[in-house]
Amino acid sequence: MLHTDLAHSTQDCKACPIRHRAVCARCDADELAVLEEIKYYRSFEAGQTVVWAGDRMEFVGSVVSGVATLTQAMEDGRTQMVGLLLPSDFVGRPGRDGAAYDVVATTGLVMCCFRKKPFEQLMETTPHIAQRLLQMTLDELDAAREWMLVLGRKTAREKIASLLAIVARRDATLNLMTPNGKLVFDLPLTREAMADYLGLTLETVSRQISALKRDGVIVLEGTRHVVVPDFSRLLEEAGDDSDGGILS
Amino acid sequence: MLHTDLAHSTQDCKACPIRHRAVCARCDADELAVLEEIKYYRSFEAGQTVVWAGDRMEFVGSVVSGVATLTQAMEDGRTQMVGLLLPSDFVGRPGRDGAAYDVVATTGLVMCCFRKKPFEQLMETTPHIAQRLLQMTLDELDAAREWMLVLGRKTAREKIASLLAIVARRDATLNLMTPNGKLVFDLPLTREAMADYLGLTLETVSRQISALKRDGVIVLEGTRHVVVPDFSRLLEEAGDDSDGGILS
DNA sequence: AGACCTCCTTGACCCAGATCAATCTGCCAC
DNA sequence: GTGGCAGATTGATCTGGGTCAAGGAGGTCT
Repeated sequence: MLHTDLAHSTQDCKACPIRHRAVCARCDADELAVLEEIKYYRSFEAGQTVVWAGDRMEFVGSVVSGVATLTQAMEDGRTQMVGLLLPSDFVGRPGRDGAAYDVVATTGLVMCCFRKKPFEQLMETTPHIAQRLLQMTLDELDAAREWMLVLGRKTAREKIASLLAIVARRDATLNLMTPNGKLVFDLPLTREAMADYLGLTLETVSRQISALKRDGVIVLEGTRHVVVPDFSRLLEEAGDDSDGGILS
Repeated sequence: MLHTDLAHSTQDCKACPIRHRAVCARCDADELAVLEEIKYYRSFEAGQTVVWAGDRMEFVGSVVSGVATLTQAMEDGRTQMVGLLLPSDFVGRPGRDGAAYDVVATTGLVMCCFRKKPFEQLMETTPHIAQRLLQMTLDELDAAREWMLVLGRKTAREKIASLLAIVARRDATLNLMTPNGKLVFDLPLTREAMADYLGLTLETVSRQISALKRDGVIVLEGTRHVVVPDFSRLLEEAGDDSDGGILS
């Protein structure tokens, strides 16, 4: 349910070194040539803002490596993260001019971008691209709604476990492992960023991580490196009834 | 930002009596003929379930009148509403087999449906339909993310005001009024349903509504009929920095 | 080395909203 | 009428997570 599995496909994409088939799995040679022509890469440092909410966005694209966040803020400073962009995730709003939310790199970040205008033209003449984008957007919508349950109804401990489970699963998928048994990964977010994602304060995040550590659900090395000895235990802690279709 | 304004267009749609142009504003005569052929109506009573999460969904369509909700539940009973479907809102996941969430009518409900298979076929041969659906899905995604801020960061009072503002605005738009100054509408949800939408308990909902009434933000007649003497005041209470592009 | 960051942890206390419980208000059926 | 019931309100109390505050751990400067 969470995130698009298709987008994590290991199938190589000729128009883009990132191993996903978000755009071009069904493209013919001509279409690929266009994509290749309008493609470019951008790198960002940790903390750098990719685009500000409301700014004109000149591209659509995917995360090749690193992590970015989608964030919105109230004018009194309260902040809510509304999306977490991991490698292979798509960024952009075909047919829309402005960015809806701030996009910020939380680690070093490389993006594979397509210039927006010609991409949209390609989309208009290439039905399967619009269809693929629709599927991807439906996946994002599912993820957003899944997260609404986390925000609205889960306890702090369950929220933390849910976030860890998402990152762990995505990380495992990226490295072509099935996420059962032991998992090891690095948290790409500060405690404060996690708090903004989960609708908590950073102190509560810290306390609940300590609690999960104390209870043996996770092992921490340093502050970011996480070992999950038993993934299904983590899912239980997250209150997930489903396994997201990965375990079974 | 919230909800698709295009979908509330007053332009009549020949394939469907509901005044939206979700599907067919750019359709030619042949396409309209197909749509007309695969179209049918369904009515539901308050409380009736339209589809269960996971069930095969045989149609896509729009709400003609009445209100429905999208709901997901944890197995311990905690429930989160992830979408509120008002007249002209679109339901369905083109290209997906199952429903992702329970769809429940909270009032009497009439839906305009298109049989899913032929609709998808039409979509595959008609680029502008896929593009239109993409735009609608992007709107839903924006609404979901907006709601994440409500769930994650707003106080109970702000949450209630946010919900009232959404319903008031949609209701006004439906009746072709601009939502400034005085607004009158009926709440289509029980206190419990509101609580499930807002991540609160029904008692808190009731208390906060009483508080907004006491403070003159709203006037209640009975338990469902709401008068908003000053819409901008309501938006302030909701903590909205923006007016959703409606006031200005 | 020390000074100075940013990020994280932990403790003490507090409060918004949950929980538990009683009552009220229609409204329908008989 | 009266009983029953679903929805709503209101009160009393409790508690999970927020707030405020004090260090700690690591890093990068000079």
